[in-house]
Amino acid sequence: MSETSGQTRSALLKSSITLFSQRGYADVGIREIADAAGANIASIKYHFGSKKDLYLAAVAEVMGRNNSENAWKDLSEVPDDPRLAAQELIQFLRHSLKHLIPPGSSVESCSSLMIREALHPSEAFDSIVENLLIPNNEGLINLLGKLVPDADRPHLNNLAGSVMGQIMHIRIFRPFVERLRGVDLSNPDQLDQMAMHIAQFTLRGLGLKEIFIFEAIQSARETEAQFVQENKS
Amino acid sequence: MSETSGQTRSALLKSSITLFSQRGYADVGIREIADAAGANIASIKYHFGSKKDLYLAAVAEVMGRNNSENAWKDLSEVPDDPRLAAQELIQFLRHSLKHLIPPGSSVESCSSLMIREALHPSEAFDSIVENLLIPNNEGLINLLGKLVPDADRPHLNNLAGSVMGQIMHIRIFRPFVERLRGVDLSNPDQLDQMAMHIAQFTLRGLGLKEIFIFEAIQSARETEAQFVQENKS
DNA sequence: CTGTAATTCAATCAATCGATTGATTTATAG
DNA sequence: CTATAAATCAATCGATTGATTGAATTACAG
Repeated sequence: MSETSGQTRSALLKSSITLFSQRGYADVGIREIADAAGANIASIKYHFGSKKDLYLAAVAEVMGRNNSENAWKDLSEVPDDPRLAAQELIQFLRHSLKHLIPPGSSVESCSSLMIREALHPSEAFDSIVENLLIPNNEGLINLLGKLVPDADRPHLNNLAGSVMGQIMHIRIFRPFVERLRGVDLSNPDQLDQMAMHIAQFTLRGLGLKEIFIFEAIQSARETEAQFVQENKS
Repeated sequence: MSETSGQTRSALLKSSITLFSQRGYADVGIREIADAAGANIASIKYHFGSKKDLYLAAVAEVMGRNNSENAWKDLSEVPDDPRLAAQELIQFLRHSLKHLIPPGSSVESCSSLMIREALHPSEAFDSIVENLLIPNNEGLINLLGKLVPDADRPHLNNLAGSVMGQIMHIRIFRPFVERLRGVDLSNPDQLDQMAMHIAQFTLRGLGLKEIFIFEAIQSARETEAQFVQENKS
């Protein structure tokens, strides 16, 4: 039976996710991974077969189900009402940035591994597209379609790109953004402020009425206020 | 005298820029670089000292002056007239995407090296910030200030982030975007179409009047038509 | 031409890489 | 307990890494 605790296996996955995402495949040795996991070098071959197979398993782990509740908000079901859809968009933006707070978070690992695959695609490329990008892109298009009902598919794709670009820019270039603007992205308030800017910019970019945008943001701020208040109690 | 042709040195720089940007520092060996340059391994030590020093020299080369006329449009001087400033913004967007056409282009190298430094900063981080990011960010803020005169500095920084995010998203995630949307980013027409989408989205995001945006894009299309016509002759 | 500095070359260095072995320890079933 | 399988371990494999040597070659001034 292979029904043991699997401590070593999961520890190797965890340490490899952290190291691979931070420094890339080639820069991380299997001894370093094993040490960080408190395991023996040979355990990598035993549990995964090879360094490459460990990397593929790590990517699959990060891009898997865990992620839809972590790095990206699920947008498969979105209300038809534009007002509610706008709230959903704002929450999506907040959600996408909020998980940046702890350094070395799951979001950071996910984003970093994605970028590294975009820079130099490996065998993991397809699995990222299938399991993460397509579902999220479809969800975002579904959401944007509620806000811009007369937009066709190519235009919705462009709009989704503009939204994702603003998010990923902050996720990826965090060190540059912090240096360039003198902001602290580990500060929840500054992070939320940035999310609300993207919300306003995006709702305007979609071509929505100013009154609609004003009310949406106003409503979102109240929701955040409630959320903060609830967490304080 | 050190006033020789310097063929080997520049060949090493060129090959290392390509290889480092495509596959990262750790994944590229000095033998591979020397072979691609048609040089001996020891020539790296002779001309640069070490592999790391070669990398630093390569980054400095890419981020240098060459770049302001290549990867990024110079925005240090922008007309005050909003109409002209809008044209400048559209040309900036076009310029930022147009150089993506040839695979392995200078823009691709510049973007890739930037991202790798954002993912895992090295000694080259500061030089990128000083020589490339700060000047470009200042230029973009200068330009956006003409279009949104009442915006304060932090807001302009946020707006610049939204613009840069949309550009970098396409630059970085090119393989993902092509797969996800079924587009071909080596096609100049599709690339310009994408630039014009970002232009419209951005001008709307800035909160400008629809008539102003319509005229700006209309005018830009005519400019592009003239440009194409001139190149055909 | 000769002499000197600049440059390139093949060969080799110790260190580290991923992978693998066989022995050992641990867990589980009968 | 014993027996069998699962898991971990220290030790080592050949290959490759970046770095370095000293000889050979080239370029150029006098």
